[in-house]
Amino acid sequence: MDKLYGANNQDNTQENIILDAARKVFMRKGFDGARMQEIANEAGINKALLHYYFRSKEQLFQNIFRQSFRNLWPTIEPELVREKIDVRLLIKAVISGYVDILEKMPYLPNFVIGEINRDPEKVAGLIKEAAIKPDLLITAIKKAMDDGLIIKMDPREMLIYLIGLCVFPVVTRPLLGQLLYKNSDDYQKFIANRKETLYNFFSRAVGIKN
Amino acid sequence: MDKLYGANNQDNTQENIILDAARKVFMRKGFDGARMQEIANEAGINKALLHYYFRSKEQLFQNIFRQSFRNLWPTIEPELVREKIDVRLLIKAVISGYVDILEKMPYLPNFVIGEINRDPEKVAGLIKEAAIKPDLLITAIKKAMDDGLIIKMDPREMLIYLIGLCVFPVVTRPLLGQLLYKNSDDYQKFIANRKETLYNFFSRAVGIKN
DNA sequence: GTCTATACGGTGATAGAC
DNA sequence: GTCTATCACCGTATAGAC
Repeated sequence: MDKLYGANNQDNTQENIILDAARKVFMRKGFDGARMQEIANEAGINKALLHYYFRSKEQLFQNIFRQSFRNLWPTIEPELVREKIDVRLLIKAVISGYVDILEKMPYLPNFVIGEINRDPEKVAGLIKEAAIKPDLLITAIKKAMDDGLIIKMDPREMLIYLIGLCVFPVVTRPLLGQLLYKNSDDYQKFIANRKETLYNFFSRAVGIKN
Repeated sequence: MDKLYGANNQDNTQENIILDAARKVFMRKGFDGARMQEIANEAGINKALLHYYFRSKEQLFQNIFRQSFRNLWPTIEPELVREKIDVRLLIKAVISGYVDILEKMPYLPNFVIGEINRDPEKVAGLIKEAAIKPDLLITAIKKAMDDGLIIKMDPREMLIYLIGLCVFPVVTRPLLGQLLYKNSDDYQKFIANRKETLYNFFSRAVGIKN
C-alpha cells in the first residue's frame, strides 16, 4: 500500500505523479531533509523536470504544505452544526474524521507540526490563506455548554483536548511502539478500537450522559 | 530569558557553552536545518572548535538528543509508586511535571518528535540506551483499576492520553495562537491554569470521585 | 586550545540538445 | 516535454599555524 501519504488519486498526469512523490518525501524528511534528487527518483524522473513543472523546491513544498494543512483541521459537515445539533454526534464526527485521515496519512501531523515549528512566520501566511474558520465548531460546543449538555469550560480548550487525544497517539507512534507496545499486535488493537474508546473517554471528561 | 531551551546551568566550561548553543539551535531547526556555523555563532566561537570538542555534527547532536529525550518521559518520585499510592497524587505529579518542564523547554517535544519521525532507526537505539522503564507507572495505574478507583481500560492507553493532554497544547502552540487565540492573553491564561483544568478534565475521564 | 584557510562532497538550479 | 551536463554555492570537516 502506497497511500500512506495521501495520493492524489486523480489523473496520472505528470504534475500529480510529482506531487505524490514530493508529498511522500517531504512528509518523512521535512523541508530541510528532503532532497530534490530523492523526489525525482520517487517520481521516476530526473531533477530537471521537477524544476520545469515547479520552479523551485520552495514552490513545490508550498503546494504540498497548503494541501496537507487543510486536511488537518476537522471539516465537519455543515448539517452537523445547524440549529439543533447533538453534541454527541459532533464529537463522534470529529473523532471519526481524524481517525480516518490519520489512518491514511499518519505522517501528516508530524509534518505540519514540524514545519510550523521550523518557520512559523512563513507558515502564518499559509494558514491565513487556508481560510480555516474554527468558529462553527467553537460556537456549537459553547451552545452545548449553555444547554447544560456538557461541562462548562473554555470551548477552545475542550476542542484542543479533543484533537490532541486523536492526534497524539499517531504523532508518537514510533515511540510508543518501542516503549509501551513491544508486542505490535496490541498497538494495532489500540488504534483499531480508538473511535469507541476515545469517545467513551472524552464523553466522560466533558460530562455527557449517555 | 534564555533558558527556554534548558541551559546546562553548571560550570561555564567550553563544552557546556557549546552544548547550550547546540541545544538551542537543534531544538528550533532540527538536525537537518541546524548549521554548525549558527551553533558556533551562538556559542561565540568558530566552527573548527565545535569539531575539536565534538568530532562531528552527528555526535554533537546525539549528546543533545539523549539528554532531551530523557526529559520527556515522566520521572515520578519513587515514593509515589509504592504500595499504597493515591492515584490522584500520581496523576497530579505527572501533570505537574510536564507543565513545569514544558514551561522551561517548550521546543522539547517538537524536537524529539521530529527527529523520531525523521530517522526512527537511529533513535530506536538511543531510546534503549536511555533505559526508560514505563513499568512503574503502568503497574501503578493498573493497580488503581483493580482497586476500583478508576475506570478499567488499557493502562497504556490511559497513560498516552494523559501525556498527550499535557504535551499537545504546547506542540501546537504556534497554530493555536494563529487559529484560536488571536488575543494572546487568553492563551497565557489557558497555559497558566492548565494544571488544575487538566486534572479536572482527566479525572472525570477516568472516573475519579473527588 | 583557538584561530584561519582550505579541501571535498553534495545540492538546488539552469543551459541547451533532442 | 524530457533528458544530460554543468554551474555556483554552501556545509561539514580537516590541516596547520600560533
